[in-house]
Amino acid sequence: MYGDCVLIASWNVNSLKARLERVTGWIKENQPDVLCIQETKMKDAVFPTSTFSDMGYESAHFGQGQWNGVAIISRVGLDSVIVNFVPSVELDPEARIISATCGGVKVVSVYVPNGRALDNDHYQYKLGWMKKLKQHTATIANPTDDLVIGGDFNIAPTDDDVWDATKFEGATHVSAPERKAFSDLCDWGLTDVFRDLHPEPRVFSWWDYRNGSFHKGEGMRIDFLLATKSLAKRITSAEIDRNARKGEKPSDHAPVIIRVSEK
DNA sequence: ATGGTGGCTGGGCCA
Repeated sequence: MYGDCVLIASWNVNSLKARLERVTGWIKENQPDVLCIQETKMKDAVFPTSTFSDMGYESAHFGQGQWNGVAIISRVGLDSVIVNFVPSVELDPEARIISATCGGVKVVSVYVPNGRALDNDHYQYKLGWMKKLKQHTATIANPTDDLVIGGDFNIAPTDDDVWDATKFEGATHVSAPERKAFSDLCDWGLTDVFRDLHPEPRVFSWWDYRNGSFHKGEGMRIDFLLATKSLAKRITSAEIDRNARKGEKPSDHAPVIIRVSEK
C-alpha cells in the first residue's frame, strides 16, 4: 500500500484506444491504486498491458471488440481474476463484468447494459443483468468482506441524480424497476459512498456529448463506487472529477474516486 | 427540430 490511504477509482472511458493519452495522464496526476475501467471497446489482444505495467500497474481485461469491454488495473496486487459472471450465475454473451482481489479488497468493474427504451428487449436484458450482478456478488463475497463495485450502472438512483426529472419521464435510467434493481443490489450490503458524503442534488458523472450538455449542467449521476460496510466506514473522501470531462477529446463520463484509510 | 455528437467503422449502430 502507498501512504496510509488507498485510492480506488472508476471511469467509463468510452474507448480506451481513443482515450489512452487522457487516461494515462489522469493516472499520473491522480495516482489511483486501483482503477476500474469501462467501455474499452477493444479486444484483449490490443489492450495496452505494457503501457500500464510501465506505470507500475498490473491489469486484467475482459474485452470483446468494438463494444463494451471492462478492466481493472492495480498497483496493490491483482489476483483471483474472474472474467464474466461466475459460471453458476450464467455467462453473459457480452463483456461487461470483471472481478479481482486487489490489496485485500475484492474489486468488481461493471458496465451495466443501457436499456435503450422501456419497450426494448435490451431493457429486460438490463433488469436481468442487475439481478445477476447481485447473485454474482453474493457468490464471490460476504457482506462482511471488503468489496467495492465500480462502474457505469446506467441508472440514476433518485431524481436528485438527474438534471431535470421531467425530461426523463418514460425514459430508461430513471424507471422504477431499474431503481428497484439498484436498491436490491445495495440491500445485499452495499452503499453508494459518494452520496453518503455528498447529499447535495444535481452532481453528475455523465453528460451527453450533444447540445452542449456539459456546459449547461445537464447530466446524470450514473457511475458509482458501491462499497460494503467494512470498507465504507474507512472511506475518508469521495469525489467526481468533472475536470476530466473538460478539454480535448474527453470521455462523456467523469471518473469517480474514493479514498480509503488503512485498517 | 423525432434533432444533436462521438466512437466504433467504412453504412449504420450504439450510447
